[in-house]
Amino acid sequence: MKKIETLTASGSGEPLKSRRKVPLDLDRAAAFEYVRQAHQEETAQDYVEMIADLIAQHGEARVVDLAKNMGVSHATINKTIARLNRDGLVVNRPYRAIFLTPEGESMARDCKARHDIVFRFLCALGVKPATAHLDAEGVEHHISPETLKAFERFLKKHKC
Amino acid sequence: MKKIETLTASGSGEPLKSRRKVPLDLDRAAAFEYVRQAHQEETAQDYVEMIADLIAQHGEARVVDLAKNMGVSHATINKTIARLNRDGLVVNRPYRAIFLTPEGESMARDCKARHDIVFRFLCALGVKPATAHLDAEGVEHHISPETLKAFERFLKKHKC
DNA sequence: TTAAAAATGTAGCCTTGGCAACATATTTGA
DNA sequence: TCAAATATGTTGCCAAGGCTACATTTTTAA
Ligand SMILES: [Mn+2]
Ligand SMILES: [Mn+2]
Ligand SMILES: [Mn+2]
Ligand SMILES: [Mn+2]
Repeated sequence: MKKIETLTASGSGEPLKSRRKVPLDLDRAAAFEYVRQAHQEETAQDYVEMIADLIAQHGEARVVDLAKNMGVSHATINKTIARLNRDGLVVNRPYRAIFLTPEGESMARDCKARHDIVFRFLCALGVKPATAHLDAEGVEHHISPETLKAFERFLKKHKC
Repeated sequence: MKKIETLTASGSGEPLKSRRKVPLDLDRAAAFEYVRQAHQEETAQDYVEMIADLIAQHGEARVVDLAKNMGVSHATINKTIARLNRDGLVVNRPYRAIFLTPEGESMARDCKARHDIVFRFLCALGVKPATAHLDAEGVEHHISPETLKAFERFLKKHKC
């Protein structure tokens, strides 16, 4: 007998292709999880780096300067600082400047070192400093220790 | 006369340092805005690339396969696909597979080309393929056209 | 044919990180 | 000294992207 096409929510759709055993690309999923993890850590890293920089420049990091330098509103800065405080990276009191905990300082040092390597690597590769500056701010968070070493090797060979 | 320290919300804090004219680092803010923009476009790029890949492999992209390959739940896939649909990158119907619009296909091509260059560049630099695979998935979104050209130059010189 | 399995849809919840608007505190300068 | 300017705090809103739990549809296989 001829089967009448069922009219359901899907309407008159072509049937899905039979799948049987489709190979699961577990590697790919792992890469995306790795990127998501990097993005979770990114804000903290950029902030502690910036706070360390402002302290080096002015002796303290203030909300208004963070807002200007990060390009966001002061409300966003306040919310982020609260998270950094919660996570033990900064200390701050109302209407006072923000400072780093030892853990925050350590993270800032590591991040600045990595950031500098990435920036100088891009420059050594022939990228204009202004472009290298833009790209490094994002790339730095996705560079594994192994790749960072490769960048350093390249810098040693191509030191001007 | 000696001024008694006011007891306000801030408690007894050291006064903030006088700031006068602090130089505004406008460049730095621009870099962070640039990164935020890249992150806004990232999900769409990764998804259309993956959808194109699944279509090339199986003739269609299904929710369950996207979930496995992106490493997220099928609920997340559904929500994201709704956004891609809203933005004109995919077409889909309930309980049916997902396909790319011409715009989605174009984006997928561009992203795959860029992804491949980044991956091969890292490998050429001496990074192990497994690590290059992980790093490329994040780095690709933070590479400007100028830096991409620098990567290609390097690849031409170091083709094995 | 049909029950079970698999896939898909949907609702509600969460965190992050944006914003504007308004409230309060501090600093500055006349 | 004190009013104005500046800085900070807070509230409430939003979108993106995660999740679980449960509902529904489709596909598979007995
Ligand atoms: Mn950064
Ligand atoms: Mn990123
Ligand atoms: Mn990616
Ligand atoms: Mn990719």
